Amino acid sequence: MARPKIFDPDTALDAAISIFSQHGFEGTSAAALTAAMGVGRQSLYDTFGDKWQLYLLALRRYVNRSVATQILALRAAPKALDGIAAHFSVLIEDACSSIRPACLGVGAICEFGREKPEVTEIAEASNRLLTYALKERLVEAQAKGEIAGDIDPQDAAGFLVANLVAIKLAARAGAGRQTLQSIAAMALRSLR
Amino acid sequence: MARPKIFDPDTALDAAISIFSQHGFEGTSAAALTAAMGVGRQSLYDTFGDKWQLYLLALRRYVNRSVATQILALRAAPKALDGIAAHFSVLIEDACSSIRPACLGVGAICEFGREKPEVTEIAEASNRLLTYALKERLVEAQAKGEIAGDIDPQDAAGFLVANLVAIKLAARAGAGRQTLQSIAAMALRSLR
DNA sequence: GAAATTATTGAACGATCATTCCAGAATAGA
DNA sequence: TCTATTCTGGAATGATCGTTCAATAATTTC
Repeated sequence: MARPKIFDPDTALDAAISIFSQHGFEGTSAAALTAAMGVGRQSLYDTFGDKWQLYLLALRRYVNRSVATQILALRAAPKALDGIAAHFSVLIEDACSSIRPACLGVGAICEFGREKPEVTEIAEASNRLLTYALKERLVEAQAKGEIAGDIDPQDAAGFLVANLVAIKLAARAGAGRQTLQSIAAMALRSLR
Repeated sequence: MARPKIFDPDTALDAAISIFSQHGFEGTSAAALTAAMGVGRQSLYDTFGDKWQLYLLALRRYVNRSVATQILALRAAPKALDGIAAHFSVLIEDACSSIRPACLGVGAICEFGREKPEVTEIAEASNRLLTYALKERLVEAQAKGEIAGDIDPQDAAGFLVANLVAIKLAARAGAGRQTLQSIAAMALRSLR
């Protein structure tokens, strides 16, 4: 009946994620979006709504995928402590392999703080998921004596998430793989 | 001979620091600047040059003061480890006491990454200063047996700076004093 | 009071912003 | 071929952007 959509919305969204993380919401123009996404101006508005809706779509997609990848790595290893270490490794590898390492989640928090309810909600949801998954493995590790007994798993999980964010920001600032790895190593050290 | 300047450039700069940290460079309009700084449009341009120069001035001022305050706290305590702990306390207290906790330094890195040489330079200089000051006290602490002997002071200093940044970002995301303190406590724990 | 400097502000600049309207080209099923 | 849908891009929208010009008011020193 009709001409089918020619571009893949998911691929286009990935491109949107890329520019938004590099230049933020305010720093990304609609023209830059259409250019990077390879989508006509009108198609963009027809498909994704306005710029803010597109931003939220990109943010949700990025955060979901990011959290999913990290939780997968976290749960893959048989030993809990190995899973936590892998969690960091995946993150570091990702930050170093991509040309321009920038996290859209961190960028959103930095740019908007808590002024945009939608952003706050997305950030808190992913933070909750990640923290809980970490806590699970920390409890497990503690039960098996892999980490110190006087640690509060909840606190430790929050600490680890904070260090994940710190690593992302250090990468954005230009730190090399070695620096990032030493941060992760020190963070893990505090669990002993 | 002439009418003297009526507003204090430093006070005005502090106001600029406040809005720039809340909304970033791109998110802050010239109108918002004049309103918050209490300075006429033309006076602003006459005194500070254009928006970008004003941003750099604000960034330098913020970073210098911030680093100075923190190094002061770091060196005040007789015992090195206490100094490091105080370093974190000062930061946390500052982040919690201000209504809108936002760090212009972190914001600059988030917004621009390494695209703007001036920003990169400012960030790296302050990072160097802070890291070195921390390393000094870590070496001292190690010599006196306050921290573990198998720690590399350079790595540990980088780790601590990363956690300072992490705390600032957690505060921006809405974390309370207790959460921030537990992050700091865990970071210090890794030195044992 | 005169001269000099600064503050303030309205007006305007061209540029760019996000967004919409619209018309034509392309591509599918009927 | 006809029709329906989508893609594409030029044109235009009104708004806002950063910035400058220019004129007036204010305040100082001489």
